[in-house]
Amino acid sequence: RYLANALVDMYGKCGSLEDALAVYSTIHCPNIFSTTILINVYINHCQIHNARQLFDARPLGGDIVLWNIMIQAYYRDGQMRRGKAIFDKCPHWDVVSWNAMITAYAQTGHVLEAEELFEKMLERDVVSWNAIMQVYAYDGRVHSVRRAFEKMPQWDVVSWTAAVGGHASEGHLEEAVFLFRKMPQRNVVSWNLMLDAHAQEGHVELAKTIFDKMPEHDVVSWTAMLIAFASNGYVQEAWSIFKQSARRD
RNA sequence: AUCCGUUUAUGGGA
Repeated sequence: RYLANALVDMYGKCGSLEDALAVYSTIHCPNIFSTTILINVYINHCQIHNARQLFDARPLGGDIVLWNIMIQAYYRDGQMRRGKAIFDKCPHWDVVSWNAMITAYAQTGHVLEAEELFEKMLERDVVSWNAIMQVYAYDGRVHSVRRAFEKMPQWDVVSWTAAVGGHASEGHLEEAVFLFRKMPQRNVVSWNLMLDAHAQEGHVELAKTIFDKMPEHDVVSWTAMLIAFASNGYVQEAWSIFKQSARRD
């Protein structure tokens, strides 16, 4: 069953709802993990209705993860009111429930509500802080981003990247670079961000320098570099990036 | 010792 669960998950993530369902149906006594995974698969295939049916049929006292998933499902589908209703009906909340709700508000532009929730939280984890930084960034409030970043008790690479991004997107490139240099570790996302931040400011050559320096490239790096060249009239260079990226596969 | 599921960061497009 352990293995079957993983299979359902895998098929779901590879985009094959049918295969996921086929495997699920062979599980004789699906446990809470099986159900959770399948609900998630439905949601990722935009089948909220089916997800909801499974949710409603959940075993008694079905755990908080199921609730959290439904919150997320509704807001992603633009049904904030239903999402909030689920949140309000939760038997109890864990930090993920709060974080999910904050993010839901943030991504639908309900900045005030997001902040309120954040203030109400008793136990915040690094994700809560990262999420609220994102809220401020979305709202264009660099100083709030900065304050939150300095106030939070712990940082991970997402926190750092969000802080860099919060500065960069408001045109504070120097500060963004400063933070980027101070990062204890960087991943491809942080590099991509730096690359694009320079490109956005029209510093295409610098962007290329960053591109060359980064330890690995993904499809975002290639696309960002390509667009940077192309939209600034560097036709040759754009073409060259394109060819290189094609060859890479 | 962590170790099956849910929340947060980067580009383009639709």
